[in-house]
This record gives sequence, structure tokens and C-alpha cells, in this order.
Amino acid sequence: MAYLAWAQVGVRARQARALSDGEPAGGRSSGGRQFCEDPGLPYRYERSSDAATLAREHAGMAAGEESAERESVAGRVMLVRPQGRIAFATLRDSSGEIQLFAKAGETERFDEFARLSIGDWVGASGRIVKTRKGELSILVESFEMLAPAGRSFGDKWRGITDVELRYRRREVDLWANEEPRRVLTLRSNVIAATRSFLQERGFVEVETPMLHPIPGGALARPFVTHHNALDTDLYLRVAPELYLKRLVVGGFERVFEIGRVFRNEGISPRHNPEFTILELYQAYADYGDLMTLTEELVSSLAVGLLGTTSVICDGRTVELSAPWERTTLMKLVSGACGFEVSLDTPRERLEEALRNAGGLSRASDGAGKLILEIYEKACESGLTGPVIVKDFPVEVSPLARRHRDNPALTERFEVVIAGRELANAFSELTDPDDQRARFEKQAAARAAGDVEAMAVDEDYIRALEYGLPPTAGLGIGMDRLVMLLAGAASIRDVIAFPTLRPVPPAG
RNA sequence: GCGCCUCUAGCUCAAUUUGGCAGAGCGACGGACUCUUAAUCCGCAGGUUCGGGGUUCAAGUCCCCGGAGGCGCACCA
Repeated sequence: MAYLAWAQVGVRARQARALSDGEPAGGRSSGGRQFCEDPGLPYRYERSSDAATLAREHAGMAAGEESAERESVAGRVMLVRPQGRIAFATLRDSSGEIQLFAKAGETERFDEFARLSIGDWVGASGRIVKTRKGELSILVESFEMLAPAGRSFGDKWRGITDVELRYRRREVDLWANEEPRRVLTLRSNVIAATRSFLQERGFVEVETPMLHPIPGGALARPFVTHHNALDTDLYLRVAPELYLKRLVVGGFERVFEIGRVFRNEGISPRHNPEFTILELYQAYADYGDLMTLTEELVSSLAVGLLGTTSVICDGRTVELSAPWERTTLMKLVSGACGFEVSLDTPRERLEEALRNAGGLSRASDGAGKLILEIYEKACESGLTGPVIVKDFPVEVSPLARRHRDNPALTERFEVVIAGRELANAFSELTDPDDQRARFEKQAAARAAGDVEAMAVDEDYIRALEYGLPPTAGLGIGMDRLVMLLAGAASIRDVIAFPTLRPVPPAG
């Protein structure tokens, strides 16, 4: 009975498709509604195998050979090649592709099979054969329309290539293009492998609030939202850092969180307003321990997921195997300036060096900020790495512990690969009084108009007063890590649905 | 925010250095075809050339304003 209904559905699908992509409500809604109401479409389909399994099991079959084995598969029609009394269709499921081969004499409802369209979801069953040309196929005995495609999927060979359309209609991009499927699958594997890497080392995965009364943990402009029942503004988190360290205070000695953070800043090929960060905290460890951990994590991901530690990023070949080069911020900046730089370097010399690097100083900038700016302008993008850049000024590191050999610096490092910051880590500041002083300095900058500066977080200071053991913390931008491993040029390629400007309402 | 570039049929793209009837392929629709691989062949339909204004006998094309997007810079991860 179902197939009679389908014959009508199919026709409607094609009518809808002709109008489809132009958005106007007419074609879409009339087409779509009828699909939903049609009682002929099945609720489930029982498969016996999938494309990749069948290909593996029948690798040895000879061209023209016909097996008696009967299998059923389901997937999306990628191509149809009707040819009179026979017809071929390429079916894709999540494992791969397999050909459906229909014959008028052997396939029930052959005429309907021959009228399948690109994008239709079908289930089909029949014997496994190899065609005379050697293509593994299912000689279809019966098939079912699972869902007709009511909209065009673009050019059958090229799909859609318009960059904006690819991100706006990611379902079409994923359907039509191999690369986004590969990249998003790799992303899933990177996240999963990172979890198991950390769990094997005794880290406990936790979840901390995304709605913060005070945004903290990073220098960034937050999104503001409002809770009605509490009648209070809340901020989408810019980092989970402070809550994670409070868990360490509470006795979780090794914790991590992989989650979304939100920063109300510009959008670029390397920045999305929401992105996924890994943060981990390890008690009784210092930043040197995390240098090793970071090297191991990144190189083991590369080996496990790519089979190599050599990746190409931005046209640069990067060797990810440990150990990585280690240097200090002061050494890099001194090299760029051509003279020895320290926090005692006269301000005029630093300002001049920053100007030479193409940056502008602000009156509120101290020596530490100026040195960091010089580094970012003159050094960072030229570092192929991986390189561990150590020992940042206190002024630009409000949550990091002072360096054991120089209290004007902190025990903080960043990892730079292919000119981009991948990770940021430090020995955590444990002294509540120092933390309060640093917060107050931030708050002063905030009052002076720095929208990225932190506010004083009393809850966090109180937590430190209960006692934070010596602890080291690490943050890694997972999107950037996936970009590195996938060789992706844009962060949008590694995010399923990147932030786009909403389409203005029609009319 | 600034600079450069892009926008034509559902999709991918043409439309002469120097303005002259808006076209093709794919897809859709109708038909032929028993081993195809982006099948092939015949036929048919499909357009606010991103929007608005201007110059001109005539604008997809030239000029101005606006919109959206991409890239670079700036800010950041």
C-alpha cells in the first residue's frame, strides 16, 4: 500500500523542488506539509548491513559474479542513472557508498525506482552482485522511499560552493562535500580522544556554570543576558577557569572541562563568538608539568588520529612530536627589538619598538603590556613552532602565580603553532591577597573603560582563602586544535554551525 | 571599524579589449534506452541580473547610495 502513496509523494516532491530554493513560502510549505501528513512513509527501516561493511566483505568478488546473499541497506540517493529497463543509483550512508542496481524483471515497482531523485532517502534489499564493470551492487528486489527530498541539493556534481550558503545550509554542504564530513568527524574524534587521554591520567570531567554573575577567568568582553525570576543580569561565561579552581579547592585534584565559552568580539577566520575550550587543573603540579602534558596530548592526538606527527598548516609544515622548543617571552621580544628587553626597559624604548612593529601604545599600558603587544605584533605570527613561550609579565596575567625567580613575571606559558596561539597555561595564583590586588587593578582598568578587564570576584577570593594547593592549569582552544590537525583554513570549517548574521525577514 | 574583491535561472558559471535581443551545463518536468559510473539522446519550462537612484536612444555591463558575503588589517583564542 505504501508505494501507491509514495508515487504521489514523489510527484509532489518534484513540483516542490522546482520552486524550492527561492524561499518563498508557497513552494516550501505546500510541499513540506504534504510530506509530513502523508501516511505512506515508513516509521522505521530494518537494515542488515551498511556500505562499508559490504565493501569489506565482498572485496574478493569477481566482476559479473552474483552472490545468493541477501542484504538490506538504507541511505541517501546521490546519483541516479536510469537506462530503460535497468537503472543504477548510488546510495550513501554514513559508512560510505554502494550502488543499487534495479532491473525491470527483478525489482518490484521498477518504474518508481527509475524515478528516484538526488537526495531521496531510501531503503533497499536484494542480492549482492558485482556488475560487469566490477561495481559492488545490491540487485534490488524491493525498496522503500523513506523520505523524498523536497528541495534541490544544488549541482549534482559540485553541490553548492558559495561559502555563505555552505555555512548557512550546512546540511547541504555535508551532503554534497566530502571535506566538511571529514573535518567534523575528525573534530568528534579529537574531543573523544582528548577525554580518554585525560581520564587515563586521573582527570575527572566536570561541568561548571555557563551563566556567570561576574564574568571572569579571561580578558574578554562578555555577552550579557537576563534572568527574569531573579531579575538580574547574567553573563555567558568567557572561561570556566574560576569555577574549576574552586573545585580544586574542594578537593578534586585533577579536573577538566570541555565546553563552550562565549566572547563578544569580532568574527574572523580564526574567531567565532562561541568556541570550545578545554581547561584542566592539576593539583601539586606547576607549569613545567603542563608543558610536558600539552606536548604529550597534542602529539598523541596526531599519532592516534592522523597516524603522523607532521601536519601542514597555513602552508607551513609543522612537526608536532615532543619535545617542543622552549623559550621566554623576553628572549623573543629582545630578538625582535634588537636589544635586551626587560620590565625595567625605559618606556620610551618600548613604545618605539611597538610603533616599529606596527602597534599603538595606550597611556594606561605598563611595561608588561607593551612587551606583550610587541610580542604579538612582531613575533607570534612568525613562529612556526611548536614553541613554548614562557614567563609573561604579571600585569597581563592576573590569575597566574608569580615566577619563583622573578616576582615581576609569572609562571605562564603559551604554545604557538603555525603562528597561532593554541594553548595558555600557568602555575595558578594561590595567594588570596595577591589575587585581590590583581583583581582591583583589573577593576580599575575596567572603570577606565577597558571592556575586557576583569571585575573583583569575591566568591573566588574567598575560595582561595580556604586554600588552593599548588596547582597548574591549562586552556586549549579545541577549535584551533582541530584546525591544526585537519589542516582547516577557517574556524568555520571546524564548527558545524558557525555564527552568521541572521538573514533579515523576507518582505 | 578600515581596505580590496564578489553578488546573473534551484545549483555551477557565461554574456567580446570598449554598453546593443540574458545564455549554457547540471537539476526539474515530458519522452527514448537491459551493465551505468557526473550515463547518453530528444523535447519543454525556468530570470526583480542583490536593492535603490543616475548617465544613455539603449545598462548585467558605466557612475552614486545602500545590503549581504569573502579575504586582509585591527581586537582577541
